[in-house]
Amino acid sequence: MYVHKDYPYPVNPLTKSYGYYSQGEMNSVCRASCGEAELMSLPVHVALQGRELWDKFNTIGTEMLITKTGRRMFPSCRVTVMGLNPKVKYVLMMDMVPFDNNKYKWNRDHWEVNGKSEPHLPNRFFIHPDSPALGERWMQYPISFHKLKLTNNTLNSKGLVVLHSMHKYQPRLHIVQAPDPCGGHSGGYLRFTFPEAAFIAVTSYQNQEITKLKIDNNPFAKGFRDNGLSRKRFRDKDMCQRSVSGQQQNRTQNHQASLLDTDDEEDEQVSSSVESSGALCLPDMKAASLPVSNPFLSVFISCGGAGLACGQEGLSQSTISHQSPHILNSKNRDSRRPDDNLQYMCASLPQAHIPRTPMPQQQTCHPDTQTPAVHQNYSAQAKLHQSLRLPPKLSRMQLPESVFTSLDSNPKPLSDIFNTIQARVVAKDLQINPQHEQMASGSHREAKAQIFPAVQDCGAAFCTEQDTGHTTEWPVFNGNPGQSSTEPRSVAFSQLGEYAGESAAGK
DNA sequence: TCTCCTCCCACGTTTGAACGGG
DNA sequence: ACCCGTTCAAACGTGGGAGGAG
Repeated sequence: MYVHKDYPYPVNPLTKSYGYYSQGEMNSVCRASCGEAELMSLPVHVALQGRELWDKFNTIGTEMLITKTGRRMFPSCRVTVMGLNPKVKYVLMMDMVPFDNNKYKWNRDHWEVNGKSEPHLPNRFFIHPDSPALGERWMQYPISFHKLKLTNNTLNSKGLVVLHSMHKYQPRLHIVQAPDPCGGHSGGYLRFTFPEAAFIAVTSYQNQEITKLKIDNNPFAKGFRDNGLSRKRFRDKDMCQRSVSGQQQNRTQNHQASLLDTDDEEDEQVSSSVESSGALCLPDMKAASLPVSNPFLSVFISCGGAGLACGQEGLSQSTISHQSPHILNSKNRDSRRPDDNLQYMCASLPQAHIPRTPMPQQQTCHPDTQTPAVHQNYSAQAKLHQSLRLPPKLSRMQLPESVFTSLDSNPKPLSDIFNTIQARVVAKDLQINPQHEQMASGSHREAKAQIFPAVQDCGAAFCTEQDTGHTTEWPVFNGNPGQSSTEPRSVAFSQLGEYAGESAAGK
């Protein structure tokens, strides 16, 4: 993990956006040497949407409720991705990583360190329901992870992300690329963290300012807004608070009012400044250059050449046009209300022109500070993406059905995703190459049956990274990554074993 | 006594089935 | 039979409060 060592660099002077580049990522030599994965050679840029809101929370100290049954995040993680290959499939997933090694406690009006953190729980990944999908789909609309749920229940089996209460975390986005059977690419793997989206997991809100901010911004909490004061318990509490701490509350409300006064501008600011805050490209070359150690890549590899053979019939691609994003969004723009004509421009920074001077995180970039070459490139990129007009909200009235179905579906356990992928791969493979049928145990049914043990077998080894003292477990194959696609894989995910069990049980 | 957690509540939003009209 | 729009109840998501555990 690399978060704290990242330097925020301006990315696009035209859109006043900026991104994070790790020092490792800056090493173009290293990067060039790892060119086996196409994803790693792309100027991928990820931007966190809703930056204004995140900043508001971050200023106060973001808290996220965790419950036994799972609680959604608010604000939820919503990102735009640029720079992917439009015709290559990717899996996007998100998890939470410790922000530091501390445990916190709320002391009257501020958070303070309360000893060392507890051992980090094995990562649970929330896979975007649309995965896998072509790059053009990921780049077409902001990618919402609003269905991601946080819990403190380590025994949950519903694909929730398990966290420790009173610990600080930050979201981490994973982009996993399917291998290219023609080019021999083994795929790639990128990770992006969002330090500005860091939060402290709590079982009940500690900071009242956070509570108010959430109530004022979360539509689900409308019942707790001002009109909610008519409710009895709110009336009582309100009366009590007014008599006890009127002055202090006024101060707080003034502060919050000043924050909320900007709400109306939020969407426009989001659109104009791109909220770029993701780490750009791969910072962790160790993980990236070892695709075999990547569980997701491993599964794709196990799919062999057929992995992309089924690319045109992805889980949710059927209704997505293969037109360029430019054309697609131009078309969408016409059907949108003028008020929604908000521009979301992302820039993919040419690696050769990455500035080397660290800049303050919140500093906006002035065009004059860029070299002409960089500026020129930005201009070209920005012009290319200038037509990316996206609605401030993913309205059902404005998006294709495929987007709705994917967003609406429940989070899928990792094993489900891979089993689905592999099942499709095998089915497709059998359809195209009937001779493979014999190799796959003679029947379609048996071929599919081979898939499930692949994720149930827990005999895999794990490589660990301990960059921050916490352990992230990465399953590794028990064999040669170059094995044929028909050979069952020993892919195991310790943190997902129960999911695999569910899949095998037909859930 | 304090901190943290769990459960339940009331309220608003979202979803999808049911229904009727064209 | 099919499509489309409307209605409405259930499910879901939300923070607050009471009360319990340590």
